[in-house]
Amino acid sequence: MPELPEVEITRRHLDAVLTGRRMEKVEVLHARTSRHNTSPAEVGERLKGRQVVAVQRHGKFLRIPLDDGQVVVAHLGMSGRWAVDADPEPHTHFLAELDDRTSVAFIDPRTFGFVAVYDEDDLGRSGLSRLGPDAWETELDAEAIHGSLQRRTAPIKALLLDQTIISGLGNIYADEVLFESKIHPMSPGRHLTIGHVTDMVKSTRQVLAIAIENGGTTLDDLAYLLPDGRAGDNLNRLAVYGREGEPCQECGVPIERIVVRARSTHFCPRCQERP
DNA sequence: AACGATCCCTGTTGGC
DNA sequence: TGCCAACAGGGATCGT
Repeated sequence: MPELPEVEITRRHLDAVLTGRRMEKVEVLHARTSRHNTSPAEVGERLKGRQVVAVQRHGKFLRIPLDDGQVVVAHLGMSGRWAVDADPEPHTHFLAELDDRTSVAFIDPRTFGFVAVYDEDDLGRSGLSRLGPDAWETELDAEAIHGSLQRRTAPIKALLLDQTIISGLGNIYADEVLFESKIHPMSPGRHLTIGHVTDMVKSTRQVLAIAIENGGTTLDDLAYLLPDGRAGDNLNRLAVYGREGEPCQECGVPIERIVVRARSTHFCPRCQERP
């Protein structure tokens, strides 16, 4: 499922295709896709004729400022992907034709994703305003994160998925980060030392860098694809996610799977210290 | 304030 | 073999 690396790769492709281009025609084809603040027809109206200034990313959100001050905010949800000049296919919920005859489509079978448009001074109503520091663009401040975990009793796995603390990690990379930093997913946030958090910050950097280098993670059952249609190649680089019962690459003990906050969680019971 | 549960949705999987 | 319930999960929302 798309997390920060997949969204960053998508951003780079969209930036190359969209920035500087004018949208000649925009269609929103599914009611939920624009559900945040506007009807499908209104999104089409508001975007028609607008020029794209940039394609930015914060956490798993895409932020696309336009020449008239409006901002497109988009999220891939769990099954969303963008495709450039693709043949028509099912679940295409957003379609833009550009002034250079390129077409850009948003395809999202499970409709957890969206493409919304906000006025500049209204962005506070978008999910963007609630996000903590980006796990990739900013150099994460271990002391600050340690501080924000001081009063938290929830398991660190759940806290890593909380986008207001750090933004960009999802279920796959949160497990990978905790494995790399040898922290048990059930550890209460306030039990982590500054040393733990420093390791976690380093591991985050490393896990995300490898994932981006490898074009992101494409799971068998969820066809995340790059905007050029290729599959990501990071699946075999994952140390724990989806590897229940397989030997840990560090110590050989079988990887375990538990459920934390209704999310499957994979870890090595020997390498990752119990809380 | 923080935590955990629930809901949204559909392609795929697994059990009978 | 075929059917159908269970499962997957990011983020918003709600009750405690």
